[in-house]
Amino acid sequence: MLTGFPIFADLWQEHLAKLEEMAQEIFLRKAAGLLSPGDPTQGFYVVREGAVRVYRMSPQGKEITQEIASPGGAFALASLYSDTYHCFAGALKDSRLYLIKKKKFLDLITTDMKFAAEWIRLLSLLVIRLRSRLSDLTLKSPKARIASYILLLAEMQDSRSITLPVPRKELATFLGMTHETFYRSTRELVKEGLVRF
Amino acid sequence: MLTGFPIFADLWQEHLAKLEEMAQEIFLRKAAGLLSPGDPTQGFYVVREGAVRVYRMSPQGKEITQEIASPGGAFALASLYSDTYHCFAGALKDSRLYLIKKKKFLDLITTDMKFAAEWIRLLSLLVIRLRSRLSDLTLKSPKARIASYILLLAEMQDSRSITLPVPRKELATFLGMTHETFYRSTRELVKEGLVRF
DNA sequence: AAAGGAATATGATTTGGATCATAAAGCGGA
DNA sequence: TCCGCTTTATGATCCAAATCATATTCCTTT
Repeated sequence: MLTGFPIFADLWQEHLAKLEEMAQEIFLRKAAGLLSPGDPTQGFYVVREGAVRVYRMSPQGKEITQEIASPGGAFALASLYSDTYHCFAGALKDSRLYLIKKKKFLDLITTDMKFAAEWIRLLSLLVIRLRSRLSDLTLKSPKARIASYILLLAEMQDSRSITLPVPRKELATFLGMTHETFYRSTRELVKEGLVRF
Repeated sequence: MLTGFPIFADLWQEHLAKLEEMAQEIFLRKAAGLLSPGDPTQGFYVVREGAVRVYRMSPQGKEITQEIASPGGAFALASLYSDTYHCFAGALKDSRLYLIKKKKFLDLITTDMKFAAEWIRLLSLLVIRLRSRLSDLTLKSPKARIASYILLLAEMQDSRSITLPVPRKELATFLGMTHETFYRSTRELVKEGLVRF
């Protein structure tokens, strides 16, 4: 369902060190832009502090949030095989990032067997998540999408009480609906006694 | 936008041989089922002849086609890191497939450097395609989705006249709409003189 | 060649969610 | 602390696409 939340954090504790060696540190102020579609790709990013939102925009200005990367999360993973970025990315808070340079990283995966295997695993899981998001989007109602998203978060933070990683408004576009619909649907869930805020 | 059409065909000509060695051949009659959600994963599949449709279904019976694999195409790629399949899969025509067994394949990618690198590339491109499909789904109108899908097909078959890989009805659910909407929208495209059948 | 079923095609009706509008509540900065 | 912007919150209206209903055409099978 979601991309780039704490999930990555678990995956590569042991590989992070290697990445850090080849990383370039980047600081962003809150609300600063980082990427725009068409920019030539330099590599992918890992969030160390703060939060970054990756999103696309239609010509009419409608947005969809592709992912929200919190500390430990990565984004623009697939940029390694594309000449330009396809999305916008901007900081939601003051943030510290690592930029993992394309060339160096490609060297790493063609050199370090174990790392390559881990990377394959990571991409495979990403594909699975994208696929379910895709089907949720057409198969489930907005309300159901919110519900299962909350359940997922609860599972990931393994607790019955969760902390939303971003303002509700952004979540709406991540789940493919307007913020009005999001507020309304959550209210219904509250009415039904399924959640509380 | 699309998954599992001839795209794969280009990618691994040279690796196909290796895969064939570890493949188990499977024959399917038209309309025969192959996978259901919950089935334990055995590995992923490559289509040699025929065509296979991979789809999900909501409890209410609404369907979304995840991919349509033609000869040279593969599906259930990410199954390697999941215990069970998440989708249905069934043959659209009499088909001949290879099943690439999970374990053997994992051995291969942890042994053959070049292959691992190629596999990473392949998964990365898949991620990119899934991402654009995701944003198209919420950002574009049904008509626009059809239009850009046709353009994509034309590009892939590099010709101004294309052959639809499946009955129109199936395409509709791939593009996230009902078949009625699909017929209506294509008619408009025809009226506007943009396409012909 | 006839029959039966699936795909194609369109019209009529309904509806869920988008859009538009407005306001209260929160919150950061001066 | 006060001001102004952003987020949260809801009501009213609208509309595109889903749903429902029927034909017609095209295969496939016997």
